[in-house]
Amino acid sequence: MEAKKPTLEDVGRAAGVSRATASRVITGAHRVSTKTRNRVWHAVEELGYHPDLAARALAKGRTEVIDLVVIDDDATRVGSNPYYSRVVSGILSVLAGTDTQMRTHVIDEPEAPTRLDDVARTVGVGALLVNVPPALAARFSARCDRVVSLGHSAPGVPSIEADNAAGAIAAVEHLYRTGRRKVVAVHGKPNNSCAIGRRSGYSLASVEAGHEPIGAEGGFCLEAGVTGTQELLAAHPDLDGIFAACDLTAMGVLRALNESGRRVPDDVALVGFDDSFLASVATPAMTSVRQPVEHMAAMATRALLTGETSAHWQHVEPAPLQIRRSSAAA
Amino acid sequence: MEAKKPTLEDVGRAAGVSRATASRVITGAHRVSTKTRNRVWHAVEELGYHPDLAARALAKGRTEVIDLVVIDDDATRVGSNPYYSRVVSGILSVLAGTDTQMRTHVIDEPEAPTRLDDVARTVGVGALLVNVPPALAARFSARCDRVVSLGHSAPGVPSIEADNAAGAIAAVEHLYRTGRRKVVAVHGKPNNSCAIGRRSGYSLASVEAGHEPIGAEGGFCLEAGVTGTQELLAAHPDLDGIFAACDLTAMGVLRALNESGRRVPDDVALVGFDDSFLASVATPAMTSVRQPVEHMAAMATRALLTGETSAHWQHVEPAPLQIRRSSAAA
DNA sequence: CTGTTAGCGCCTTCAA
DNA sequence: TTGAAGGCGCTAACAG
Repeated sequence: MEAKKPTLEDVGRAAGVSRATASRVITGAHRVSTKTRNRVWHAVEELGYHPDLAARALAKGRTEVIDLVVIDDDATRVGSNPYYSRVVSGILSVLAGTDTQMRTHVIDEPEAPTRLDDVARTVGVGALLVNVPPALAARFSARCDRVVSLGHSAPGVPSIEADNAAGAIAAVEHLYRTGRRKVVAVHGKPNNSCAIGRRSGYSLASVEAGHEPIGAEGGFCLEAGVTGTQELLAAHPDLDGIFAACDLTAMGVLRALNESGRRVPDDVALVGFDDSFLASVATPAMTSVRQPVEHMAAMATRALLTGETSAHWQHVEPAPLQIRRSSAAA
Repeated sequence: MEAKKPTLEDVGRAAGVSRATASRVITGAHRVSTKTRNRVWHAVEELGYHPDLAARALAKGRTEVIDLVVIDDDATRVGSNPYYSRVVSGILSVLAGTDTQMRTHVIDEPEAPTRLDDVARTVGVGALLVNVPPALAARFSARCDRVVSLGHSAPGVPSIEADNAAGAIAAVEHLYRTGRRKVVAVHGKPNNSCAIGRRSGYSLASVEAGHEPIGAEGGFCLEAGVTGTQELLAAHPDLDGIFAACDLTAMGVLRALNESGRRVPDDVALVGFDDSFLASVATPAMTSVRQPVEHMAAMATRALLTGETSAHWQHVEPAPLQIRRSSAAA
């Protein structure tokens, strides 16, 4: 049984042409007569030929693969983060049907510089950077064009991100418009670019609505939501709306509110950010600013595939509000 | 600048040996004198040499890569499923430090047979099957040894799974032991092997505790938890404990309980299954049977790397109970 | 439009 | 213990 895998040579022989011609047909070159083209494809079917990716990679000096690179710090802990899965999902949706594959690199924070250099050296079609700080992204970008950063990055590094500020603004406006009178925020880390955008959006919209911005320092994690909310409740017992830096933070807010005896949305309205599946799974279902992660990952992947990335490839995607029960009018 | 990447040839020249010898050193062959070995490693450092994976793959006819294969149906929707990320995390923890990489294939349910064949044909070091039904896994296994299924599979297919029945038993015992008097269950799909194990565990433990098993049909999703709970509440308003087929289901249970005005854990105790991050993020934090996903994925990966898989490679891992607030004594 | 001819970088016999 | 030499399967000039 175990017949050896057919090679281009075999295909060529079966089609009565040379290996080179067969190659041309298969790689979709144009300088081939329709007749031979048909013969070759026929032979391919016949033999069940499939190109050997390794050989091809060696010959053209580039592997048909998209590298997903994630820096895994305590905040973005892959393995407990929906964001990451959404990225994968977005990439693969584009790669489906292509014979490009996806390779994943998760890099521990401490060894990031070294490992990033390793990856940059061996990148295939291109790399998608997730949670890579601007400085490191810039370094990577210097060693390898064909890169896109998911989320804001250093200037000159191609990137795509959600419109964090606009999303936050929409959230706050929504809360005031539906009758809330004192909307506070639990922010992310002060040095996180996404968090910064959301924070400034919150402040802007608050002022715009004639209110003083009130926020607690937090982070993209459950605990931050809990403690931040506790602080805010202590200082502002009359608050009736909370904007959380992300869904995970919002889950913490939810817990703290619950423990303080406040009901959502009756006593306090809540809006998260991300619109991950956490939002729909929470009780009550959570209003959240939708970050189109899959879409952004897909766009980035497409750009990498077509090679259209450049320092100017900078995209900011809209982040529309997804309204659910947690912000229903009181 | 752009100096060409050093090759084995270069290393050999720098070390004053032949390409072949350099290769031997680098691949860790033993028939080399200590002196030359040192010289070669020195040259490697000097030149910053890194083997070309594509070339190596071509030469030895196998790519240094672990293939993660996930069938993406509505239940396991990658992109909204913590389980999947945990698998990735487990695989990569083993691969770190190796120059083996991970490739991901997500396959839509309908085209599964074809695509699985494609993957089987091009597998590198080995494949890890996730959510692949026994029949398809068997087919894959027939085309390619070097495979492990995560979760129960067809006989003869190497596999590793959590002890679903034992986990369920522990959950039920825990509930009765802590004072509950009527523990019901929201099950998974009747044809899902994990769900079957948990279901039988629940029944066994119920009978053992002197109670009649009472369960609602459900599934591994939020909605199933909601409607299942509603049915159960209608038929058994006096229930005071619920065992849910998985954490997601449990989130649905939580919602339904909330909406019915029951408090957790005061009125009803709840135990989920998986101990995914959902459990810790829920309000109240959820008691859950821990499925050691990362650990299982890591074991499978290790087995693939060492090539010790065989039809007899069958593991069942313990699934200990992780106790949190949702099942605190009333 | 098609065939010929070199490699791509590495591993692996086969001799020495 | 080491070197020489032949592929692995494919692509990419270069002729014809």
